[in-house]
Amino acid sequence: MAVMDRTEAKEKFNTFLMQKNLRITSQRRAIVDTVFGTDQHFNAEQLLEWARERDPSVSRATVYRTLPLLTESGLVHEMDFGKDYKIYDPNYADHPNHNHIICDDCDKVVEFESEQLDALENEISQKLGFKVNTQQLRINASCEEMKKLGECKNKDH
Amino acid sequence: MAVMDRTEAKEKFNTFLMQKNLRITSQRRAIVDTVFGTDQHFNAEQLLEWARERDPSVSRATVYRTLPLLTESGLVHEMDFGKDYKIYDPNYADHPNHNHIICDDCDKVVEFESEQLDALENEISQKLGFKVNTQQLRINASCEEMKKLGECKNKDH
DNA sequence: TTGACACTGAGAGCGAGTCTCATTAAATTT
DNA sequence: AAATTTAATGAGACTCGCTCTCAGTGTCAA
Repeated sequence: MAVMDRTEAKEKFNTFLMQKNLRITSQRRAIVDTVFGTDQHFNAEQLLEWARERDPSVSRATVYRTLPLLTESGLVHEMDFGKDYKIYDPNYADHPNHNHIICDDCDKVVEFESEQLDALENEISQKLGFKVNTQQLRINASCEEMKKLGECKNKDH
Repeated sequence: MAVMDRTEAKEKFNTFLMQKNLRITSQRRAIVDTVFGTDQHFNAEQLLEWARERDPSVSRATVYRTLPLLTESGLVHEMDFGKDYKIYDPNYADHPNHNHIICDDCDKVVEFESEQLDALENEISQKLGFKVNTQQLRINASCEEMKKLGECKNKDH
């Protein structure tokens, strides 16, 4: 899976900040380094914790202020699945249209993409008189059964 | 669109309560009458307001306590789209698998069903080693463009 | 009718996220 | 390098949806 170079992502973000006349502060650097130093999904509180390991002066407010900038820049994707499920995805620039399966057994989040699915969504929306802006498919599923059968294909489970 | 008889839904809910050794109180009656007296989606706060029109003694706590019973009974569906978008659907018993298009222009929520979509989701999940429990597709779309072209097929827009 | 106990409302509490404000520090100008 | 401008900061008050607590109430089975 080709992943955008982390340095490249950071540079893009710095460019984004400059274009908007915003400043590159040490706290923002700590946050951005954290975000592009992981492949994993995270939520705001986790990001705060991780960023504080790099720079203990990072405050909750700054994390919450920086997150919208990261999503606005298009480098990070926010997924708001409701209670306990607002998570951020640092791999967005590479995979803008992915969907999520959340495992009810082990809470893991697995991503997938499907052109077929995208096409179908577009087709249905058009028929109903809409033009798709964004879409968000969440599947709650269980891998337990597959595990029992020794058929679970997700190594991480 | 065939809709389950409201009286039938209420009876089913009463049966559900009895099976769980729960009581049919006047406040619950007001809430349930409200829920099955509308076709529309609603959120907790709206339900509180509407139910109080029938019985002003209904409290916020009771609404929040009754809502999980309604969803647990399978008669109402909860959709948690995150901030400002936790809504309940009283038509669930009739259409368990429907998806939602939220219009970015006019905030309307339009439902649709698609066997093709369900099949595709099942197929993909299975390939990834999961068995689908529930799914939730939300499409944010815009009808503005269609409206401009006089092509919007949604009378309500 | 009574007794057991589920249910109630009021309001305190909780947690995620936002806002305020006095202070600090980038970036630009000199 | 100092001065200037103004964005950004942390601390903590605040908001909002929702949950919990608790003493009193109402349902329903016996």
